Amino acid sequence: MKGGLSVGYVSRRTGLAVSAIRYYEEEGLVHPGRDRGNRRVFRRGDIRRLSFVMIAQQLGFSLSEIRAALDALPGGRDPTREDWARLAQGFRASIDARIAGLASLRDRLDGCIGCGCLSLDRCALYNPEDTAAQLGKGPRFVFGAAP
Amino acid sequence: MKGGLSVGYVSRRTGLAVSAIRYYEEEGLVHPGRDRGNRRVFRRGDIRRLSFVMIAQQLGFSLSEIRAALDALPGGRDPTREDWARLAQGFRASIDARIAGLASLRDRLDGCIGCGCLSLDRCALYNPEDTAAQLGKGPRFVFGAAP
DNA sequence: ATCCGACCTCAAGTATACTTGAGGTCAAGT
DNA sequence: ACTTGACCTCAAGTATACTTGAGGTCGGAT
Repeated sequence: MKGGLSVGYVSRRTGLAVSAIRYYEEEGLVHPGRDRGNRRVFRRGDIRRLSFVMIAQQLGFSLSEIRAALDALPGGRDPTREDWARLAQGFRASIDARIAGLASLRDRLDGCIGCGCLSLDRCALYNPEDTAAQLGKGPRFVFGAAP
Repeated sequence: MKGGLSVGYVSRRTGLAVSAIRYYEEEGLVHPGRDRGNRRVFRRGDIRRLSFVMIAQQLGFSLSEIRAALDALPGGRDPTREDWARLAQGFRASIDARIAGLASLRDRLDGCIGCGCLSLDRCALYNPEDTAAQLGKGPRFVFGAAP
């Protein structure tokens, strides 16, 4: 392929299955062009884009969260370092929030060693609703204020 | 209920839907008893157990990973603080690995601001060898040996 | 005694993130 | 010209993590 990269090549470079790459296109995570024979044509930057998808996903982000982050990158051309910098800035809050949540869980678990988990009404792990019930649905207190 | 907690009570305390709690039992994450009328009977410690499930899940751990962590807790009685301490110790490596992965992604993205992302063979996002080692999963030769 | 609400099971449905398979096209090498 | 391999679409299947619905049981209060 002269002007761009084939789906097979991108698959080999990223380790992603061809079917996965096609699925990511359907989900709006990559936007390859097409050649005269209707075959997908990727840019070099798409490999980095897909690498980012893989890493972020491995770290627990959903495809829609990742798509939201990738919206900082331009669609019509390979991203510059400024484009990636913008993505980094936008995504950084999500990453930091997740790190904080994990650190909080770790500390809570560590705290359980000494906190006397037998006192049920005090234990942070036991009492999520007091701190967090108002923050919305799902397990919430990890992301909110620390008790 | 005299000897224990009903599924409805546990649902209200945790914020989990009754159907979700039943599903978690099916998946081996909780092990309630039954009363004479075949109704589920939970222990007080099960609320903490389910809170842990909710938090860990929100942070990107799968139910099977969480089940593996929960295996450190005893099945036949309410866990003591030593039991939770054992879980904490076993799970801490997973948490730390995930934190490290997130921090690494964040730093890579930050690095992109100055790294000159246009040089593909230098970009950290394009070449995330060492991130992958920690994450361990997946086919991913981007993550493993250099492309 | 009867009624209601909370519980039960089991089957099927939903969303996410893909893979697999059938059936067909296209371009490059022999 | 012909064959091969890489590509295409579209439908259906899989695993995870649940929810929803139908139909039924049980126990405490009236």
